[in-house]
Amino acid sequence: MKAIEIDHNEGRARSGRLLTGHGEVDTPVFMPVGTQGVVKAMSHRQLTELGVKMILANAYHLYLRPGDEMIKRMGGLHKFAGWDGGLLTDSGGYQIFSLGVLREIKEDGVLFQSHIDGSRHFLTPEKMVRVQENIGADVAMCLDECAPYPSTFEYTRDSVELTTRWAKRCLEAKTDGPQKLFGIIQGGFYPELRIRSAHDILALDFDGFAIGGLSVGEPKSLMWDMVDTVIDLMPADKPRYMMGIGLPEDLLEGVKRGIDMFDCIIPTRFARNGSLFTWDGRINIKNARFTEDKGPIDEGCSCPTCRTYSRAYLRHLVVSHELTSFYLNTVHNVHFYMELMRKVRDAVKNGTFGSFYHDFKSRYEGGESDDRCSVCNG
RNA sequence: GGAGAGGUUCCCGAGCGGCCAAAGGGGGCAGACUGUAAAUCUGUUGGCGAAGCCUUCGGUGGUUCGAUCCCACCCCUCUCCA
Repeated sequence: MKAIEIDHNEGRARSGRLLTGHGEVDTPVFMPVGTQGVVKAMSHRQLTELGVKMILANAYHLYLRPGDEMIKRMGGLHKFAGWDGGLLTDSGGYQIFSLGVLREIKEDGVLFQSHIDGSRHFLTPEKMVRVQENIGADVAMCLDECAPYPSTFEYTRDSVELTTRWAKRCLEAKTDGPQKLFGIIQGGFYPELRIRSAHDILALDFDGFAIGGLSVGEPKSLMWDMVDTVIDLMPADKPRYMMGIGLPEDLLEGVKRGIDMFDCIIPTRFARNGSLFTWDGRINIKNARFTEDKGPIDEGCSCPTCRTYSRAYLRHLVVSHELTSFYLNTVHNVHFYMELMRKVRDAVKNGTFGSFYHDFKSRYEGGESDDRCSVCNG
């Protein structure tokens, strides 16, 4: 069964529908990250009301706690968590990167030391496919190695080859079922290796393909060079997923290049850390200049937070370490991302993505976001 | 009235002759965050400046080459006893 239907194209940009076991998801889509089976500070109901159709969870984290077998006995993560929407799980490949000191990469898999209790676990491609099947994700990801930046050519080459061998094993380990499995193109920041990885991974019969190993500390221009290097090699009739990206401007850049799916911790973590998105740029609600700002985070925003609360009050909640600030700020940032993607999809459908892209960027990057302050305080 | 303890940079609190513009918290200010070990992390927090200089550890005197640190007196807190 196909994983995506593409309805419109504008240049490389495209819009359509991702077909999951839990409904169709309009693309390009942004998936908020819910590592532990929950988008931090959110309820599923709130997510749904904000228009979130698909979230990402993490197989490595859920395997450690509460355990994938336990989740399976509870009827799968959808039932266990009460989430009815799309669910994609990352395999733990990113944790190979982010939990570097606690692991050892071998041919067969990765030896991990739990960050929770120090216990040792050997994670293989086959095992992580099984874990994701137990979790019941609509889309599972292959176990891959996300190499750090910078890495030598030799290291990256070996890493790419390992990722390819693992990808084959993942495919073989997959059982029949509705779950879709995506392969991941790696290759660090060597175009030659990106092309080789694309060639090898795209030759395998995955339901969709991801570009991984990006935004690991490299200059932004290098990241887009890598996307440009492989994007035209990717089949048009399968989903293209840019893993772990990104900032609002990154989403536009990705869509422009033909990406269908994104995920990132940015809207949620930034919200918890006081960074809030507006159409005129990002603000840090902790800044002193918002102390008596009676306006909403963003004048044009229709989210529940902006409809009710002032910047001054939201700042007070953050400064006072009130838990509700996590919720209110996350609602706003997730809403911003959902609105952004909705506008992006509409623009692609209408053939106006090009102008939307420029209008957004000039306002978002050029606008002085606290113009409003003088009005509020004046 | 008697006996103790103490007054340190925005706050709490170390320091007890030079390495002290003064540890460590807190608070303040700013920044970071890209398949979440993140309710996290980093920088900064007397003044002017490049080195450096100036003002600062309750007050006033003193000892000393040199005092936040030692001595004398004074002011103010707190505890206990009358």
